[in-house]
Amino acid sequence: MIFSTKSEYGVRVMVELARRGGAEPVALAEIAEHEGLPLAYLEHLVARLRRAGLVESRRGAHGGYLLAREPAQITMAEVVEALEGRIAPIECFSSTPDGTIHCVREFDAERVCTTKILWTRVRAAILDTLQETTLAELIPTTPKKAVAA
Amino acid sequence: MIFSTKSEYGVRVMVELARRGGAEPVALAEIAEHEGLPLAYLEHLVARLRRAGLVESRRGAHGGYLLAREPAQITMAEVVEALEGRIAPIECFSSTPDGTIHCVREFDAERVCTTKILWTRVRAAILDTLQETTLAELIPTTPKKAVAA
DNA sequence: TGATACCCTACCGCTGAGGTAGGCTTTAAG
DNA sequence: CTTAAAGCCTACCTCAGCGGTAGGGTATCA
Repeated sequence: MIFSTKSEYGVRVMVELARRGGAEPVALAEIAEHEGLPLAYLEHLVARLRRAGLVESRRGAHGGYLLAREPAQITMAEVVEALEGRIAPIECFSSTPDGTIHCVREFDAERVCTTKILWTRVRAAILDTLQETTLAELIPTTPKKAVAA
Repeated sequence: MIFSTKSEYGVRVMVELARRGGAEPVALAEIAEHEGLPLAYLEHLVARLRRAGLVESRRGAHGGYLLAREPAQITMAEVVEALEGRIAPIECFSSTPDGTIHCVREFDAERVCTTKILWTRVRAAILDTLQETTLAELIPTTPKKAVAA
């Protein structure tokens, strides 16, 4: 599997928060029950989302979580990166902050790593898709049927 | 990391085989040394490639491996799938042989899994990229410099 | 002054990745 | 016809991280 359940669960939490409108904080226990997922585990994931600035929390009674922004302003790239860490197709593939891609196995300038072409394309394809898809698109419009991809 | 070193190493082996022209079988030990990778481990990987019909083997002295097809006829989707198994973005996401995509968490028809939209897109993006890229594109054209992505 | 809910740290079993080891079989060459 | 070179096969090992649990601490509302 390419992404772990961290992404799967985390995206579900975000969708649930978006679905509730955002007027009042939603308790995580409520989401856990609704989705049939373990609360204690969700707490870890939502902590990552909070640290990434994607959700805000209200402590105490009647507390819970809220989206930090409008659903249309939250891309899946942000969500998945917050949950999984930096997105790279393979180990040897570290893209430095300035955007240049560096291959661990490129010993000298003479022998350029040709497989880099492949992984660069794959990475771009994944990242583009995640960036193009916003949380707003994943909110169930009617209770009966969701939009097809 | 999205793909394991199985893909990384396996693609490298394929590229090396393609680079040698395919006239004579290439010993795996030669590739292992050239790429600085453990031979015993590569044997496992190349076994998968062989079972998938992507390479052929010649046993005995002066034996080795050959591409089963022209580099232009081998897509990276085949290579990566042979090495990693079926490509799916997340656990709950099994596409049946007939192409329809099934979500484990879709309990009833009423509550369609909205996150499926996202994972369907991601899967398509990855698969398309892997299918569009052939082995022929990854062969270093000149010993000095490779083509940019 | 509870009850509610977020928050933090620690722990734990298991799987698969990445790799090693060793012996077997096939084949070309001398 | 022997020997060396290669592929082939099974078994095993270690370790990180995934998925999850536990338990206590802290802020907040009624």
